[in-house]
Amino acid sequence: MFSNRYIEQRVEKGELLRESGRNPYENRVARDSFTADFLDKFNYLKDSEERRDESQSCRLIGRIKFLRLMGKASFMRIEDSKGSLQIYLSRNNLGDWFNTLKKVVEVGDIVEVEGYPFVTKTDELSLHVSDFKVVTKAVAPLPEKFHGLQDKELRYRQRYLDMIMNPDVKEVFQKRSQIVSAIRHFLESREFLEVETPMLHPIAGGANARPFITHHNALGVDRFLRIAPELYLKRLLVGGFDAVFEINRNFRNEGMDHTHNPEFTMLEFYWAYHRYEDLMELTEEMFGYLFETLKLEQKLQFDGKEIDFSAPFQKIAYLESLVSIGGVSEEIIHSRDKIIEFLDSNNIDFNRDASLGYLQAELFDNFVEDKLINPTFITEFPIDISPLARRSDRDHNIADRFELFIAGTEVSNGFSELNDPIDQYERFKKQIDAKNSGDDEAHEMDEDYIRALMYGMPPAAGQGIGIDRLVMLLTNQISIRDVLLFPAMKPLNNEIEIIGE
RNA sequence: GUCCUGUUAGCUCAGCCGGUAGAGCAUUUCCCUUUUAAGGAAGUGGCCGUUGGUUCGAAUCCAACACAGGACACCA
Repeated sequence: MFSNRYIEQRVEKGELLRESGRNPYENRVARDSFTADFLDKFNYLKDSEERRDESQSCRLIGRIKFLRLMGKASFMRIEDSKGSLQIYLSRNNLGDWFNTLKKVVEVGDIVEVEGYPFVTKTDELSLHVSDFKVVTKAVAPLPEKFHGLQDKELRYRQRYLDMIMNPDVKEVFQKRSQIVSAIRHFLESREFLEVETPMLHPIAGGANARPFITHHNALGVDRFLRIAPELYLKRLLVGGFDAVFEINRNFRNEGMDHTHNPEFTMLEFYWAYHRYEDLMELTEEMFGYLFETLKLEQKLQFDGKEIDFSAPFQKIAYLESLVSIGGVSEEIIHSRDKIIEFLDSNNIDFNRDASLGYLQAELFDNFVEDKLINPTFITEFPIDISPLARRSDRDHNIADRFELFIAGTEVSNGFSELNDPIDQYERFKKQIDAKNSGDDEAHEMDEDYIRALMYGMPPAAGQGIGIDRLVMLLTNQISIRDVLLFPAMKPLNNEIEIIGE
């Protein structure tokens, strides 16, 4: 672990520090300024005659990013959470300690410095150091100072190093935090109650997906990591909460790519005595609030496309979108045989035994979805691809459901909830038939959920929003890994060996 | 799951017409009191992703595997 020669050298320098009576892992620190504030506060010195103010004294802490040692003087650049600052050290001020620190201080170390502001010959506002202390000795060398850390794999596996070398990445995660916070405030202001429901489920329900399986030793039973919180949140409506939401992780045991991570963050919210139309309105308001809070332009660039987030968002019925956006002929979309013929003529793979609704979904996925760039609500979903949604009163073959598409991907899914326990029971049974005929993502029967519905769930609407994808959209990141601090990675060789032992 | 590209020093990258392993930064020693990727002088540093094959000889050619990035397929 410490056998690399660069690391050995640096460990030795830490020892030298210790021998000189200084702790390389100092615990007592005092900071009264941040770099950015220092630069703001003393910027006027650039225009002053003196170009310095020795009556001032500031104490800062930062990590050394650049180091220029000369015979009797030295420049360093230290970086803290708010920015970076050049500091100047000379032997005049520091005496013997200057000679020692030249030997033991390196790029990467965290140091505490005290001094006064001055402007250098090349017009850079800097700190003239009178006191210098190593706070934390870094024994691993940092990557090269000019090119930095480029290797995407290392950046994801060692995100801490990525953050040190590429401070810009921190902005995405700060924005992510602001987005989640704004959503929370928005929902709370509408009297939604934030709740936390189980992650370990006896039955993995609420979505169609393969779950992770784990084992509970004390109970001697297997548990599933949740694929969705939906069924628990709706039990809370039965119990009497009128509006609940949860922002947390879901886990799906499926492939990974630039839009999928095995654990991802979902917002789900459920609203009693409201319909899916109300959700669409609420969604527009939520986006409006988000853009206002984050001070975003209404038109955002994403993946080279311009997206206009101005409300109201466009609304198009599912079947209508197949024709008007997908360009599929009206005569085709209502007939299983004609859709099959059409899909075949376009060389698309699909399940030939699928129902009409599933075949229409094939048309949608292949011809419509990626054309939906500006925020668009697709409504009136086929009932057979909506096992948890309420049937429309107008047409029993469609669901009171919508999905919101932005930039060619689904960002949100919402619907009026099915609260007829007998209808729900029958739909679970259909899913079980699908499961038995090979669909390993089909829904399981959840009898306790049916029991809850039997006590009466108020009419309600519920919605989910994928937070990672939303953050991608709002920060113009094309890969989900760039909005996850620690994206899932395959194990390296030596990790496999450790697990195998 | 499929296809394409990549993997060489701590980092960023050359080398790929097979013939002793290269550069810049970093690091080590020395010089240097206003530098801006500081400068000058001299060094150290490599299982060329792993395993096998072809060859007198492989970083280089071939195969398999591992990991990564990208594209496609499925999902959110």
